[in-house]
Amino acid sequence: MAPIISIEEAGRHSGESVTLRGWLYNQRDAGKLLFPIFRDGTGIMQGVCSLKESPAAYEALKNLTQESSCIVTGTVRPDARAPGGHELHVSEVQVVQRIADGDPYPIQLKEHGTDFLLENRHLWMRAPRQAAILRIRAEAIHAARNFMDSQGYTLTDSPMFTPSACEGTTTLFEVSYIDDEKAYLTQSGQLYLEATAAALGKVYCFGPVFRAEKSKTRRHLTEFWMLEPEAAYAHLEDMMVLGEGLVSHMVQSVVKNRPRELETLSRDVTKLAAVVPPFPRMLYDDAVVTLQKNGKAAKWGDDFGGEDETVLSSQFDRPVIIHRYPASIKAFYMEPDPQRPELALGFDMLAPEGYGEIMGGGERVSSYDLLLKRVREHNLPEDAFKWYLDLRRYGSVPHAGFGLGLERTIAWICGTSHIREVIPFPRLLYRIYP
RNA sequence: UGGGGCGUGGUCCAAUUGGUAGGACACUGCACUGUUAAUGCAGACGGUGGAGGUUCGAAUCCUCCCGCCCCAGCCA
Repeated sequence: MAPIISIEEAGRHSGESVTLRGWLYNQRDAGKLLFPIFRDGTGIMQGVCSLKESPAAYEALKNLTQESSCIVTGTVRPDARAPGGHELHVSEVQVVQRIADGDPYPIQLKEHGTDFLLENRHLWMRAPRQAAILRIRAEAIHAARNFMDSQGYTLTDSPMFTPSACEGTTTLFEVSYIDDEKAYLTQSGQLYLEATAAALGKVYCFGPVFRAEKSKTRRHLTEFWMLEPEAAYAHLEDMMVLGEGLVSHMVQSVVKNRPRELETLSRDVTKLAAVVPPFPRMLYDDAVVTLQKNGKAAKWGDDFGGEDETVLSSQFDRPVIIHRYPASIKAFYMEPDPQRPELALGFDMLAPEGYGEIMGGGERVSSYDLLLKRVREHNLPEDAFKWYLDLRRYGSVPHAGFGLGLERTIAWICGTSHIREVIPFPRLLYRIYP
């Protein structure tokens, strides 16, 4: 019995007889010679099968339909003519399920439109490019968790169901919650993290969040994953350092551990290699001046638009951190800068190459009186925020945190033009199938 | 939610100024012992998003509806 191996490790079995379990990705033929290409989830590998040498396998493979599942055994041989450098000389084929002739696999090895691919996302993800993106996603998540753990942060997840808005302003998905009660899907775990930070010191949560905003851009999903650290006694500077450490660790882990996948995506790895700390930093004040110098109609007090972010980030070869925004354009829980109270001690991190904001955070208001004033100013329901205000009544401390948008970060790492490719099943405005 | 664009066989696209809706790919068969989204030949299937209107005649022009894409706003 030949050992069962994955295509990923086929190169280490040169000259040996092995068994692959997977699918027929594509097949070409030249007379009595077949060139089946197999796919097993770890990669694709070309096979060779001749009628003369393996008549039974030849007959099994001949006219086998694309994406039919099969188990094949053969000898791995190096061959410069084969994509990947090795090919499998097939001696035995077991067809697990043959796709019927009249009902072929819908995804061709040709160009397709966006709508068709999204409608067939459950099949589209089998394509090498899509599989590579999902592997990079897994690597980035793995790296992010490792990094946070290595920095002494404890994972304390926030609830998905919440009784009210975290920030009050953005649109929430409303769901019915037992009997007549209403609940909302969380748009951020931050408020709950502030509680767990007071309990455990340095914490983070990592999970999906939901935004019901009608945003139809290449940078938006209605369900996306966010990694949010929060630390007691931490200040703005601590979070900027943590943030650049996290992002660079994610990028460098992908560069180191997923080079083949980046190659599949034709990603310019030299651009990723440059992403090491420290990241450039810029005061909001200076960012406005920079925009004006570049002919943008920015004025102090405005938030930046997508094009503004591209202008700012394109000046650097790594993400840029913009900090100390006007308090008026930031969330109610942002701590004011004691030097200049009109500024918030917050920051955004903008990815290079026009990928926009991937991180936002800062120091939180620690004074009970100020927070209560802010809650009232923003017309937030005081009773729903009672527990949040409690954190300022019972041993309040300076604390800070941020949120990292996972998909935007991965879209940038992968160089994809749209965020929808970097999550297995994207939830978009007007699309929830499959 | 505003602005712009697009809806044609399973897929990707053509169709001059309103005049018989077509090609490629995919699928099936045949040929070929080194193919790289193979190629060549043959075959079968099958379509103008929907409803009205103008016209001798509409994929094409008009109205409404539906769907999708891009941009902006909002945000990560």
